[in-house]
Amino acid sequence: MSALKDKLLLVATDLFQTRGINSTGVDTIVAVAGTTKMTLYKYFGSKEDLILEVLKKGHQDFQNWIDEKLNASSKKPSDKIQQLFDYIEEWVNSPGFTGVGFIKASAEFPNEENPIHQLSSQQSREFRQFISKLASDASIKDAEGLALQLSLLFEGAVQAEQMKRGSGAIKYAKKAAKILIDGAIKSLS
Amino acid sequence: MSALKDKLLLVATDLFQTRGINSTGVDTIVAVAGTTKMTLYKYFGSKEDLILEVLKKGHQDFQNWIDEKLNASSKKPSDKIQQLFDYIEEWVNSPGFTGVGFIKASAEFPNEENPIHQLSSQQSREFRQFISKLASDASIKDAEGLALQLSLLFEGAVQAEQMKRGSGAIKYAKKAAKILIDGAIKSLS
DNA sequence: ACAAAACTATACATACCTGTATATATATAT
DNA sequence: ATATATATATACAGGTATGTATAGTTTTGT
Repeated sequence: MSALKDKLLLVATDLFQTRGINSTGVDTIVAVAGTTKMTLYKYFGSKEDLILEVLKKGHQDFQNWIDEKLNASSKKPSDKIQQLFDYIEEWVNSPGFTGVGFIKASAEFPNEENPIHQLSSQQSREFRQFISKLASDASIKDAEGLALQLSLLFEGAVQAEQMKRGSGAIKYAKKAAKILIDGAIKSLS
Repeated sequence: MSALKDKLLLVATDLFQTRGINSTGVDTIVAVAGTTKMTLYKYFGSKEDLILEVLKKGHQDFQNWIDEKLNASSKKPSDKIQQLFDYIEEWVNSPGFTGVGFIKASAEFPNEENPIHQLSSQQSREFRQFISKLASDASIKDAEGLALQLSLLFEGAVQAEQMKRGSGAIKYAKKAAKILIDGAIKSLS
């Protein structure tokens, strides 16, 4: 990966989150990245391509990070889902946290035929399935239902935390998640 | 209220939700509303004013609706908070449902100094305080904490339901809310 | 050293946006 | 009926957006 392409992705990720995707022009992106439009359009065929790559990279980075954390700490499936929100909290409070791309992108591109909307929607679904698998491995009965509930808490909390850092949203989302997970585990006996 | 102003607010509300705020030009709005820009700018000084009025009206309409529902049905405070998500479900599934303005607006206008962001943020806070009062009236100890959790579920579910109607998000949010409320009521004894 | 690739600088075509100016038509009220 | 308010039609100014064309400069590999 070229250093400039990397820089453009980084800058775009940040600007999209802090100023909005539609409100951020390519001129601003290249200016902040310290390069020119010619270079941007060499690496990314269009602004839409750039947005799609930003989303893909953000999602992959998060999934890799959380996978590693979960695999490193515990082996017991029932522990993993319990620890999920601990790691999410750690991730949200980490200095490099810029938000969750697909949440904002799906709001800015509501048209279902738009490729950006489709990718956002897919990433949201993938994350839900990831939680569902954790729940399923932990022998929870209605794994998909719990996954949906936890993803609502996750998306809501991240959005709240984006809107106002230190709002306490993550802390309370974590508490709520624990209650819901405990209830789901209990009900399987 | 003039019939045309009303129509413009209605059309703008719909278009903002289905196509996004930034992606909807005033030309489109007046074309769908069957009028001209001159009329729009007579009633609303600017597009920003129009957006602010759309947000205000949407919030008021929802608050009035939910207030009426809660006051009509039950008098017992502990029942009210239990029924909140029943009414939210009814509201989301009603034919006139277009989504929640402040959720999308805060995503499209992330800059904290922007008046649209400020109003969205305020409305989100007001709704949380509304839930907090319900919880407080029901003698729940950590009313604000529960309100935050329920608002996360609410915002997450509405967004999911907007993205894909009939996703079941509201149904599972309702279940989760019940568990959290029951837990909060129980813990006060 | 020299050729190829990568990058910069700048200007511009095209399209769209908000907001306004100007002139005309249509109701409404007294 | 006639003045007044209301709405329409249309053109346009000024700004900004994406994307490209053209030419020049710097870096890199051999």
